[in-house]
Amino acid sequence: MKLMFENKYTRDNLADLLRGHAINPTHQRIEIAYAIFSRGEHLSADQILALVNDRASETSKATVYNTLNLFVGKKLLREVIVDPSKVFYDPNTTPHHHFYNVDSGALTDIDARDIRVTGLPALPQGMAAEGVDIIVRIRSSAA
Amino acid sequence: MKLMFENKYTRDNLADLLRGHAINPTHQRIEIAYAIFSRGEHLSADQILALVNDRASETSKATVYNTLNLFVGKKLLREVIVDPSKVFYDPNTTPHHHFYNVDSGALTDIDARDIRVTGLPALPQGMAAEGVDIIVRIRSSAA
DNA sequence: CGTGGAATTAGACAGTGTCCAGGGGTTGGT
DNA sequence: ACCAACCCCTGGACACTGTCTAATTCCACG
Repeated sequence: MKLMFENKYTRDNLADLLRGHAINPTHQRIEIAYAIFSRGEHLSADQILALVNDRASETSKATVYNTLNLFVGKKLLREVIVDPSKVFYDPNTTPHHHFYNVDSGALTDIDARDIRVTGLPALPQGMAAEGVDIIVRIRSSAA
Repeated sequence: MKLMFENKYTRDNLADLLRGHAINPTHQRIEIAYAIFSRGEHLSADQILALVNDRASETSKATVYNTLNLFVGKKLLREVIVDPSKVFYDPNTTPHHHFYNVDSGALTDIDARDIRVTGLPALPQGMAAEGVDIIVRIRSSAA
């Protein structure tokens, strides 16, 4: 089911997207947004750094980290914490969960629409839930 | 509801516990096991390192990391991955989930007995589930 | 055009975890 | 008693992720 308009993530569209989230759209930020949104995959900071600097642009490590944290704060991206050594950034901000392939590190979405969790205890006094993450760790069943 | 026998985790008992999991009980391993089992809390590697070296014993960082990984492999401990910067080790290996206080970093158990998750899709071909982790991220509701 | 605040940069830095080469200690064989 | 093989432990170097800082560059606005 291909998109009718191939170039959903043009630089212009991305600039609008950033503005819509109260983010000043600079060159670097647009490049970073392009890197992750055009793929729609879960990427780590260093993967994004590599992608952005692949052609030439030359964006510094600090900017990539700053920008990703900015995007997370502005709800443009979500952090996914499944790997002890690095954070993944998820361009899908709709409610969903993840399969995590322990062997390959591959991360796959699980739509949250049909999921129901029952039996959760009440939250501790004075606490509010920020979110519920469900991670199904999987591995090749070929023992 | 205090334990009737105060000293559940004597060095002797711990040595037996380790042997029961096919682990050669050395001094260092027993000290490390004592540190985490006697507290029953979720601790990070550096907290355990500090605890073990508090009195004197002098256990090296490498040994603490090696031992914790060994214990995880032997199902004596479980890794809990909720904080992007460090792994927590959980002496409770029964099925359960976690509240994670985003502000304080505090980790609290949720018994899995009453929890039901429905609507999970089938696993990808040839994959077996290793486990399902549910993390409820909470924060003080005082905005 | 200038000017000021925001954004970016290179590199130093901090923390977590792994690796490696060397040294002990224990066990079993002779 | 000796030796050898083996496992374990150690300190330190190392790799990696992520943050910080001070200096520079960019850009929008007057």
